[in-house]
Amino acid sequence: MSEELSFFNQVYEIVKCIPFGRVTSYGAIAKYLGTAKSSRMVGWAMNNSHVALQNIPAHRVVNRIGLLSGKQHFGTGDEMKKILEKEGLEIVNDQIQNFSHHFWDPQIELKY
DNA sequence: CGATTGACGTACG
DNA sequence: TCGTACGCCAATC
Repeated sequence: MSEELSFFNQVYEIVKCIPFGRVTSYGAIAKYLGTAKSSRMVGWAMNNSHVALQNIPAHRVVNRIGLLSGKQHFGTGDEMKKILEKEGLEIVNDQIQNFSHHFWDPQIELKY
C-alpha cells in the first residue's frame, strides 16, 4: 500500500479506516507498521492529528487495555467517553468494556 | 543545541 | 503474578 507515506501519515490512514463502533490500540497500529516498539509515536501522531487532519477518529484509538488514556486531550470533560458511548461502546471507569470484542485489528481487517 | 516529556508497549526481575 | 526498567522518535522546554 502507500508505503511511501510517512509513519505519521500511515497512522492517519489506518485510524481513518477504523469502522464505526470499533476501537483499536496504539500498539496494534504500530505493529502493523512494523514498529511495535514505537507505539509512543502513534500517540504523538494522534496529538498532531487534530493539526494535520481533523477527520481522524482518534477517540477510537486507546491503549492496549482499552483505557481512555487520551480522554484528557479531547476535552476538559468526558467528551471522548461520550463519543464512544454514542458509538455503542460501554465505558466504565474510563475503560472500554468487552474491549476485545470491539477490538479492530488492522492486520486482520486491512490485511495487506 | 542538550535535556526532558509523551494519547505506549515489551522485557526483565 | 506484580512491579520496575528500557526502548522509540519527535516535539517542546
